[in-house]
Amino acid sequence: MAINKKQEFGAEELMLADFAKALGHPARVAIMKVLAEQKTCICGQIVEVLPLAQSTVSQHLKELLNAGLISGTVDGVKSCYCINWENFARFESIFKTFFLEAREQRCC
Amino acid sequence: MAINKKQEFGAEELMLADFAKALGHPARVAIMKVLAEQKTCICGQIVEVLPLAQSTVSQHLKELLNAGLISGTVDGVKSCYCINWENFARFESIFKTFFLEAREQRCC
DNA sequence: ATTTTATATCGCAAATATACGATGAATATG
DNA sequence: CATATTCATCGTATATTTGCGATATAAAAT
Repeated sequence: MAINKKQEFGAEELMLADFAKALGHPARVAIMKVLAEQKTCICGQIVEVLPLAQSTVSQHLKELLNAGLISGTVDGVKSCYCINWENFARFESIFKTFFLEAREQRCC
Repeated sequence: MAINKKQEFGAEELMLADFAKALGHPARVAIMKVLAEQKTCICGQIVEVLPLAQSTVSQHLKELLNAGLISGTVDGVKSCYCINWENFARFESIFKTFFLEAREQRCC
């Protein structure tokens, strides 16, 4: 884009958009799904269930991390990612208060 | 991307990702907000409240339309956009069944 | 019939995202 | 110590998104 206008929007718009954007790729949705289903924190075996190279999965994990959707710790040779349910719930709450006000109105 | 691997993911992953991606820009979140707050179907006055050119807003509207988040009718010189609450609810439901299964588990 | 108004689309430039292989860093294992 | 394992990061190619001005379209107003 010639000029990036993203900073001219409100903080809530930006937060919601960042959250949504982080989930805006099937690989990242799939990663979240794997993390949600896993009882223990599986580490990098995510790579094995995705049709992507290890470096690509690592990039997607970084994006989810930046967006606050997951948290991770690097324990030496193995790293450990989990869904950050606190942030997840925060985003859900913003989402709801943002949209679920006038839901029944409809004209076309 | 050298090779687009998006089609190697499941249908649910793709649906959720498309929905999230459509909301993954503050301009589109702002448009949805305006539409949600409006009692009657305001038409293109969205342009006036956004810090973007008319053609850019038109493009964002098209993307929301393609994603099924809004519906629109062109009545001659004015067009009319509304949130498609049916699809909105469908996406919310998929979202919930996708993630809210194992929410209490946490290891890092 | 011409002009105005509202919106969509085209074409372009710049920015971002996606994907991979290669490489690096750090621990574990022989 | 040498090697293997696990993961992150870099560099790079390509694809997609973003944004605008210009232009098209189509009804409404003059």
